[in-house]
Amino acid sequence: MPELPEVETIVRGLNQAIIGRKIKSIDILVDKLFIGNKNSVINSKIIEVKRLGKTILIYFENNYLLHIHLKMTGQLIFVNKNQQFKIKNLKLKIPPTIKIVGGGHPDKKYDQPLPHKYTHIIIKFTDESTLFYNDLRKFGWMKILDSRIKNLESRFGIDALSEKLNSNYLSSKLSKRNITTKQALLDQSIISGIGNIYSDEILFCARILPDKKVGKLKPSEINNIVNFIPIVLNKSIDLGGTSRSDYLKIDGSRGNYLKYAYVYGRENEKCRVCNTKIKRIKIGQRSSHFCTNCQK
DNA sequence: CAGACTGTTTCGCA
DNA sequence: CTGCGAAACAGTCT
Repeated sequence: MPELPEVETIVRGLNQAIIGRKIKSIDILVDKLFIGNKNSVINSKIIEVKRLGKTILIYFENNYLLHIHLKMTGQLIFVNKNQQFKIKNLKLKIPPTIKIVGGGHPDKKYDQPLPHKYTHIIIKFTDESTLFYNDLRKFGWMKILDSRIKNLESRFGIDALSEKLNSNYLSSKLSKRNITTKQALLDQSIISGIGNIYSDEILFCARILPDKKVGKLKPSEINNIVNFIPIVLNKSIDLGGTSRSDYLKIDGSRGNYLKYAYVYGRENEKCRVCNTKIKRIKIGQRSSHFCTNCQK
C-alpha cells in the first residue's frame, strides 16, 4: 500500500475534491471490502478528510465516518462528471491532462476506463462526480464508523508525524522487546505510518543497521530515529510520495522520492555518501536495504 | 513451469 | 504478552 507520504498526498487531494459533497449511492461489487451499513453516510455532507497512520478518515456531518485502508494495492480515483464522460470514451490510456484526484497504486492494469476489472466499490456523489475504489489484490477495506466512539486513535500507535512521538515514548515502547529496529519501525502499534521503504530510509539517515536489536540501541540512536522520521517523511511528501512502480500525484504526475532514495531499491548500487555497495537482506520476511559502512 | 517476490496487516499458534 | 509464520490475492520476475 501507499505509506504515510502517499496517503497524506491522497488525503490532501480528497480535501480539495470532496469536501461539501454528499454521497448519492455506493455500489459494492465485492462485499467483503465494505464493512458496515452504507446507508449511514448516504446524503450526509462530507466535512473533513484526515489521515490516521496509513489510513484515511472521511468525516460526515451526521457523525458517521468512512474509514479506508488501501493496504498493498488499493486506489482511490476521483472523477468529475464531465471527466468521467471523457474517460469512458477513451479506449486506452488516461491522458495526464485529465485531472484525477486520489491515487494509491496506479499500474498499467489500472490504466483504463473506469470502472474496470479491479474496481470494487463505486461511490457516486449527488453532483454526479464519482470516487472509484480499485484494488488488485483485494486486501484493503472501507468501514463505516461512528465518530463519537473515541477509541479509534488509541487503536493505532502514535502517528509518525505526531508531536507526541519523542524519545521517551519510543524508549518505553522498545524496552524489553527482542525485535530488530527495522521490525520496530514497521510495527504500527508502536509508530503508525512507516512502511518498508521509509523504514530503510530512516534507518540509513539515523545510521543504524536494520537488524540491530532494539535492546542495543543507545539513547543517542533512539534520538536519531525520532529526529529523522519527520525529516524523511516530510521530504517525501514534498516530492509527492513515491512508489516502486508508478504512484501518481493528484494531478496525474509521478511522485519523485524513489529517485532520491538513499538505500531503498538500490541493492548493489553505490551508497550516496561513501560509495560502498548497498546490501539487501531479509528481516522478518521484508527486504531491507542498508549501507554496511554508514550504518552500525 | 514453478516458485519467489511485491508498497500491509491480522490472525492463530507455540 | 511476545514473536513467528501463514493467509488474504493477483500479477511480475527469475
